[in-house]
Amino acid sequence: MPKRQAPIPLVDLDADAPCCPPLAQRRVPAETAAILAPAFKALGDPVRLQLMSMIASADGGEACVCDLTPAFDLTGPTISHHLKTLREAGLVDAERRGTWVYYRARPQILRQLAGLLSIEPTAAAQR
Amino acid sequence: MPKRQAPIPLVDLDADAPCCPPLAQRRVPAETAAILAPAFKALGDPVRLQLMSMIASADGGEACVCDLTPAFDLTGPTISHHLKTLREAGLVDAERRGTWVYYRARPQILRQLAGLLSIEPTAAAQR
DNA sequence: TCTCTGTTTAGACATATGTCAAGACAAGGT
DNA sequence: ACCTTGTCTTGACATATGTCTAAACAGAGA
Repeated sequence: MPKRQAPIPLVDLDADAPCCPPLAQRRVPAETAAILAPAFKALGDPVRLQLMSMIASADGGEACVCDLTPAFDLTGPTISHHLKTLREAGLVDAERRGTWVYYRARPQILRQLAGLLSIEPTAAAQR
Repeated sequence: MPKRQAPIPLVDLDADAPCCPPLAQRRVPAETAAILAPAFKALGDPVRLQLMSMIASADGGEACVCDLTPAFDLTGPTISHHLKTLREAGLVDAERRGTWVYYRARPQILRQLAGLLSIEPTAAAQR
């Protein structure tokens, strides 16, 4: 099978620069939407949004699962499941060091999502 | 799981100023997460992300359903359902003018979501 | 090696979600 | 009035999601 396609990702989640112009500036192509929507979806749960925030705002840039779990009224497996979702969406990285597992935010993709939503005052125009 | 409705929004989606500090700056409180997560969730579907973009980037700031529907390989009811989701998340407004219904983006909430995801270069710090 | 603690995986279950076909509603034109 | 066209609602369905318990896995210490 010739899988010669996708030599260059349509959206590079690791790029430092915004991947694409703001959503309000030009129509997001289907391919880009297919790649970025899962990231928004991952943030679309209150628990995960808080987890993301706790990780991203943590001292030293990383948070231990042992600090995250007790912050919620949920079981360990449930928190683990949410963390996996964030991982699979490319929003965080996990690393085990000894007994504990540490999660760390990936600022690049956050920047890209923020860029997509950004509205330049000029374009926001009317109202 | 209780799907509680908020009687009075703790976050004013109409405010022009960002509702809250960036997610990476301080931990998002549960109440804020409960209100903003649905907006991210609404953007978490590729079709809705494209719809949002088409509406927000449309000439004149608004888009007719009649222009949106044919852009997808989906039935009218399905597009209508997605638009309703965007409406309920506070991302767009709808207005009927004669035969056609026009959708318009709400830049305030987009700004707030972008602000929440924003990363100041200083805070992104260590990596 | 055994055990203890921290984390993830595997199932199971109820609910939510995305989609469609069929029908209802809205506005204009005949 | 009637029909036509555009949009939304309803009801149905398969699949996805959030949560749990039970079990597996990973290290650290005894």
